Amino acid sequence: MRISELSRATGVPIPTVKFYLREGLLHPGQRTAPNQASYDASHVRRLHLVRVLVDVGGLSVAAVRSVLTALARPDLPLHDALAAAHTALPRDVAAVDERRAAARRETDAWLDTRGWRLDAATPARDDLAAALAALRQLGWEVGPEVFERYARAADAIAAEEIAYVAAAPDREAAVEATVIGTVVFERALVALRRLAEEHHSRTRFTG
Amino acid sequence: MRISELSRATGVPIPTVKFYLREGLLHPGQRTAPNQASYDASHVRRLHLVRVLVDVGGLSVAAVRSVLTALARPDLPLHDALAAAHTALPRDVAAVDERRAAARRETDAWLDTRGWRLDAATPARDDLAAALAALRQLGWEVGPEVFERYARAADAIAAEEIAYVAAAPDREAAVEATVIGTVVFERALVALRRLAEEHHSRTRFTG
DNA sequence: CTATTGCGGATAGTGATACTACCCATTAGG
DNA sequence: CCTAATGGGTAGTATCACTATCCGCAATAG
Repeated sequence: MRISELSRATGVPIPTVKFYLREGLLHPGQRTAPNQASYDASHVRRLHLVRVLVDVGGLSVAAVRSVLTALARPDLPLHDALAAAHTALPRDVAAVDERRAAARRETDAWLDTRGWRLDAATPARDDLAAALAALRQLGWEVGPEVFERYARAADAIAAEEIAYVAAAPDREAAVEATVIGTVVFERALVALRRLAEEHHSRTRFTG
Repeated sequence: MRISELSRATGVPIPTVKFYLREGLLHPGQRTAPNQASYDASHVRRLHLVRVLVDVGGLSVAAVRSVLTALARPDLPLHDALAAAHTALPRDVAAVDERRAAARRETDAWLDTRGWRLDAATPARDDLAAALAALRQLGWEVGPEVFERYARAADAIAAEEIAYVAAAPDREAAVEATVIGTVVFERALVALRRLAEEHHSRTRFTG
């Protein structure tokens, strides 16, 4: 398969395929001559994965590279592969000021009470603290307990997700399911929450 | 309050405040002279809101403007204000191809069976269809039912959110709670899901 | 065998976005 | 009065994800 066929098979323009090759998001093809190479199904699959991460997950090229790097380490235990995928995902966290630091201490303490076994440096902790700090900035005098309902829902979802991953036929499938699950189902969850909000809003506020 | 005080009170640099004024994200101050204006608490609050939407919610300046425009319509019924806020939120949906159109038909049909009362044109429908299309692109031969668990969690969360909004003291507080809730709690929910995944992953996969 | 098309590799350019810098005449404050 | 700050405008910057162009060579159609 030459580059034009790869492009046609995936819908990705040739210049973009070249760009991904340069950026290391796509492994080089099998060289057949100094200026010829042939691509196969693995390249098609990889391109699809890259586009899903970029288009659906909203990941930057750098973030995609990090995720792919994590995927490519067959030595990594499953749990660490998931952690690597999470760390590679974007988390545009602003500077840590006093307000944010206080929020972080409180959310950490609250997370402890929930009984979750978490790494002390997990990036999602910052995101949660940022959410609390934002609420306070806007005048909501709340504590981390406002997240209780969300935490219970997240716990139920995550339990099933991990059970699903654990049932994967092999390690590679499990790791890939982890990455795809994190990115794609996150998007789906967000969409479903908005749809559910619309439903309840209509039910409650309209005649 | 002059611009330098406004800047100090919010942590937003003066050039950025000027930029937001130009872009219409911040209403002009009370003019006291041809080249002087005074700002008040409403400007502080608005700046905080803009920064939260941008930093925590990841909204573009254009999206923030849309949201603020929706907020500024006191005539709008509560339900429509929520719809306006949802519509204003970003939803980088790629081009609709045949695969995506099929996914959209299936997710729509599935949503019907759930009993949710939804507008036919709600943008979140596209996001959900995009998630399903992405899964299929990656070889997951699944239907919309994979989202069932997420839909139940979303439904429970949304029911409480709408109840909370309905308890707001006045309409303006309700609309603002809607926007903040959608943006900030979405972020929190995503963070909590990742934390819960980490917990269950550690519990299941490590010694 | 030759002409056209396609290839890979490299360099440079594009368009969108979100600021950031500078300049100016004017005004506030000590 | 003099210095610093102000509002307003124009222009510049940094980043990002491509996209365009060029080159010499390879493949292939006639």
